[in-house]
Amino acid sequence: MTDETRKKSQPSGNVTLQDIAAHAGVSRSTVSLVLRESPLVAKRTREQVRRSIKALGYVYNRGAAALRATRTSTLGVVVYDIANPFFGAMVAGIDAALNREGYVSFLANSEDSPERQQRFLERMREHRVDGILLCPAEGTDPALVATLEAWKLPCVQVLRHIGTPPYDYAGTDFRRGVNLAIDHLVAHGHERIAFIGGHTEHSATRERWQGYREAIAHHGLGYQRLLRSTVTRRDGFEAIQQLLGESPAPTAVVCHNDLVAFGAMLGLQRQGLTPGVDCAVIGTDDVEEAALSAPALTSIATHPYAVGREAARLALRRIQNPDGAREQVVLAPQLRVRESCGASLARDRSLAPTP
Amino acid sequence: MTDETRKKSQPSGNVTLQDIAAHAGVSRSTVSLVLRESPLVAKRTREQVRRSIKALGYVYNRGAAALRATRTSTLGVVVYDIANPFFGAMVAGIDAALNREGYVSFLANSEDSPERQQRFLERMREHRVDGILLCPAEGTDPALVATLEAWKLPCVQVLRHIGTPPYDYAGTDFRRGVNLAIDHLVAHGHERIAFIGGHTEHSATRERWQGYREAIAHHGLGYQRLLRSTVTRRDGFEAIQQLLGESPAPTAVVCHNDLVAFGAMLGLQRQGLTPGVDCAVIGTDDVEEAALSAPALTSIATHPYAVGREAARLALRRIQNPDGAREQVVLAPQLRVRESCGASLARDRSLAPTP
DNA sequence: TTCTAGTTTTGGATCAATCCAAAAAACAAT
DNA sequence: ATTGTTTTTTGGATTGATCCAAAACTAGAA
Repeated sequence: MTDETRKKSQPSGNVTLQDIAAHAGVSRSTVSLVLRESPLVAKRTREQVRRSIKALGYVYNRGAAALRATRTSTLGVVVYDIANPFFGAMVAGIDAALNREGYVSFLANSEDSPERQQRFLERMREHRVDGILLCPAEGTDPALVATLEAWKLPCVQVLRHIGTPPYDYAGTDFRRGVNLAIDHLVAHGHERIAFIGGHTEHSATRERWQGYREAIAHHGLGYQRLLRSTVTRRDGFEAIQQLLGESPAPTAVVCHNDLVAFGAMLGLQRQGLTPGVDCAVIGTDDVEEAALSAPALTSIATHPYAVGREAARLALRRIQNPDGAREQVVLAPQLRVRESCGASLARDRSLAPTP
Repeated sequence: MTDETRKKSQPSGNVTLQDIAAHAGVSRSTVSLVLRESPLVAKRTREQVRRSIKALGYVYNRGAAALRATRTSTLGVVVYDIANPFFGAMVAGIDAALNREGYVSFLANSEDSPERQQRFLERMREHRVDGILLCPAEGTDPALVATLEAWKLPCVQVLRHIGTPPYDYAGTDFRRGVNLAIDHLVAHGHERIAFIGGHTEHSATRERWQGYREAIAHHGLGYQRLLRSTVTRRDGFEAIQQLLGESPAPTAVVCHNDLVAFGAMLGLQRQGLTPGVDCAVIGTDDVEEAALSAPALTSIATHPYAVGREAARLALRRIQNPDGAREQVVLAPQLRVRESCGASLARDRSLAPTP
C-alpha cells in the first residue's frame, strides 16, 4: 500500500470532485460543470461523469460550494407562534414553494420575543442564508428592516410589517376582511357591532381596526365599540361577557382571530346564550377548526397557505434580483359564512363537516 | 491606491479572520481560537482580539468553519403535517431545546409522502447536517433507518418508529394512554367501548390498537369493536354514525386523535345526541382546542412540546457521542377528564376555558 | 495543408475557516 | 547564566467546491 493508494481511499472517507474526476478521466472543473448542469460539457463526457458519480456514491457538498459561490440555497423563516395552526399552514405553503426550487429553510419560533428573534437572525447571517422570511415579533424595533438591508440580507415581511416602505411584504388585506364581515352583518340587520382584540401597535392590528372604523362610518352606524385585548381564547371569553354587561350591548362581534371568536362563543354559551341567535360572532383566519365548532364559526378566510407560498416566491425573486423594485403581495380575504353569524343556522348542513 | 490597499478594503466587502488578525496584530490561528473560546489564549490577547472583532464588524462564517471542522450546528427535522397543531407544538419544543445549544434546524413537511421525505433527506445530507429528527411518513421503507446509518447521519425517530431496534426514539406511550382511557370508562360503568381510527401499519397506530385490545381483555368485556379509518374529522363524523347503526351499539368511543374525536362529537350532534350523555367520547393528543369544544373534549394528553424537546436532546447527545447506546424516551400520557366522557359534565366549569 | 472560428476542457487561484506540529515567549528551577 | 517546563502563538497544509483565463481540441473554409 503506497502513500498514493491511502490518499485515494482513506481521507475522511468522503468522495470528492477530485475522486470522480480521476475515475472519469477528466478534470475537477469538468465534473463541477456537470454537477451544475452546464451546457458547455459535451454529451459523452457528461454521461461518463454521471456514471462515475453514481459508481462512487458521491454526495455533493453544498457547504463547500457555497463558500466560493456565495449562494447557499438556504432561507431563514421566523414566525412568532408555530403552535398556532395558522402558522402551521403558512409554513406548509412556504415549504411547498421552496421545495420546488431546491431551497430548504431554517425555521425559528421567536415566541414574540425580539431578543430571540435577533439572536436567530444573527445566526442566520453566520450561516449565510440567501434571505429571510420574517413575521416580526411584537415590539420589534422598526429599524430592524434597515439593519437587515445593511447586512445585505434580503428580507420579506409576512403578515405583519414594520419600518417604512418600500419593503417586500406578503400578507392579507385585513382591512378589507373586516369590511366584508361588517357589510354582511349590516345586510342582515345588525346595527350594534363591536370588535374584539388586538393590543399593540403592530400593523395587522392597525389594519383590522382601520377596517372596523371605516365600515362603521361608511354604514353610518351610531354604535362603535372596539375592545382591546391580547388574542387568546380566554380574552374572547372575557371580552364578550364584559360587552354583554354594557348597555346598549352589541348584537354582533367581529374578532381579531378565530381563537378569540371561539372564546367569545364559549362565553356566550356559559351565559346560556346561543351564538348566531342571541349574538352574532365572526372570527378571522378560517382555521380548520372553524367549520368544526358548534355552532360552526363564520370567519374571514385569510389563506395562510397562499400567503406562505407568495412570501416564498417573493423571496426567491428578490434573491435572483437583489436590486429590483420592492413588491407587496396582498391577498384578498373571503368571508366564509357559517352558523355563528346567524345567517344560515343549522339549515345549511353542507358547510359543517369539511375535511 | 496601491494593490495592497485595494486588497484590504475591497475583496467581496467581507471581513475575514485575516483582517481581524491584522487589526489585532496576531495570527489567523489565534483569532480562530478566540472565536471558539479556547482556554489556550492569554487573557490580554483575547480581549484585544474581541475588540478588533467588534471594531471591524466581523461576522463568523459557519459554512467555512464547517468545511474544515465537519460540524455544522445544524439539524434536519421532518414532520408529515406541520399544519396539524400537534406538530406545531412539537416543533416549538424542538426549537426551544436546540436554540439553547446554538443549533438551528431545517424543517420539512413531507405531507406523508415517502418520496418528498427522501428528497429532503438527501438534501440534508448535501448540507451536511449533524443529525435528523424524523417522523417517518406513512409507507416509509423500514430500510430507511439503516440507510441513514450507512450515511453516518444520526437519526432520532419521533412519535412513529420504523425498522428494528436498537434506534433512537422519542414519543409517547400510546398503549398506556388508551389503557387509561378505558380504565376510566369502565370505572364509570361502560361495557361497550369502541375504538375509532388508524389505517396503516405504522407504529403509533399499532400501539393504540394493542392498548385497546389489551384493556378490553383485561376488564373481561364481551364487546370489542375496532373501526379502521384515516384520521380526519370527517372520518370520526362518519365512523360514529356507522357505529350507532350497529346493534349492539357502543356506549363509548376512544378516538385515534382529537380531530377524529371532534368529528365523532359532531356526528352525534347531527343525530340529535349529546356527547357525554348519549355516548362518551375520548380523544387523543389534548390539543388546545380540546378544552374549547362544546362539550369540552376528554382527551389523552400526549405532550407534543415535551416530546419535541426530548427528541432534540436525544439528537444532541447522539451527535456528541455517535457510538453510544441507542436510547428510547417514552413519555407517560395523562387523561384529561372533561365533559365529553360524561364523567363531569357542566358541573366542573374550571376545566373548560383553559388558556 | 493552413487558418479561423467555435466548442470543450483544464489547472491554478480562491473562498474562509480549522488542524497540527513546531516555534516563541514566559516562567521557574538549578 | 543556563536549563527545563509550561503557556501562547504561529505558519503552512487542508477542507471541497467554483471561477476564470488560457489551452486543447474540433470542424469547416480557403
